[in-house]
Amino acid sequence: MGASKADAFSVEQQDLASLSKALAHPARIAIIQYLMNVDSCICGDIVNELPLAQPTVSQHLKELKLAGIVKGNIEGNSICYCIDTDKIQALLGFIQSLVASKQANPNPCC
Amino acid sequence: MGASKADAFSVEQQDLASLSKALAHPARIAIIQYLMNVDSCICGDIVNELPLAQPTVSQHLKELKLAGIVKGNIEGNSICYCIDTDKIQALLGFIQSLVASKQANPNPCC
DNA sequence: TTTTGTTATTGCAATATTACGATAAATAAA
DNA sequence: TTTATTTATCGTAATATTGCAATAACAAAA
Repeated sequence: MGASKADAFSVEQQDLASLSKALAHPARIAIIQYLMNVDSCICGDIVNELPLAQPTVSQHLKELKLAGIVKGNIEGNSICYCIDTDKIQALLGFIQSLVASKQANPNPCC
Repeated sequence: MGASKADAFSVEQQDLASLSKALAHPARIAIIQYLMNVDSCICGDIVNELPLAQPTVSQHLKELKLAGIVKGNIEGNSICYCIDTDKIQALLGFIQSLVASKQANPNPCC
């Protein structure tokens, strides 16, 4: 045995975990930061920005797309990627409430 | 080949990815939510709350502790766990700036 | 000390992720 | 059509994560 008891948890918990997993690699953080910097959608220059081969970058982009953090549009024979903030709002809300709950109720022992 | 080109990225990118990875499992989300709900530190009732065996929960707690999202204090012969918000602020800031950058600069193509 | 209760660690099997060469798919340009 | 150019997919090797039984470690109670 040893994998995937994820179904034993709520959909919300699984969704938050999936969103976090999409951010859980430095390459994917780097892609997001790049898209934030150029603040207009840029295509496969992402490949040139990262110290990774093209198939690897494509795979990371696929994961970000699947998680709903990034969107892609066909533009001529290249593809224009940009940030999508719809899904990530849930994770933002979770972390905000985490920080807020701690400030409202500082624990007695820690 | 096939693993760990993480060193090729900045420390900031690695830190954000590590924090995200700590949240990237429904069991760890559930642990955090439980600690938020009881808003005072609770020990190993976490094990009773989760559909996982005690060693598995202990391992998840270890990861959360290592990431700095959870703190543990010895209390008699049990251990009192509670949320720590110091480290997670970086991730909160990142996601906030991500959402903000998009609102400030809606991309032309997506 | 012995026993009990609580948490951590070890060892290992099942599975998932990461990375990339090779190659496919698809559009643009010649 | 042929040739570039650009991105996605396949196949596979290396490594990491997940889960738990067994067991260790350690403090409290008897």
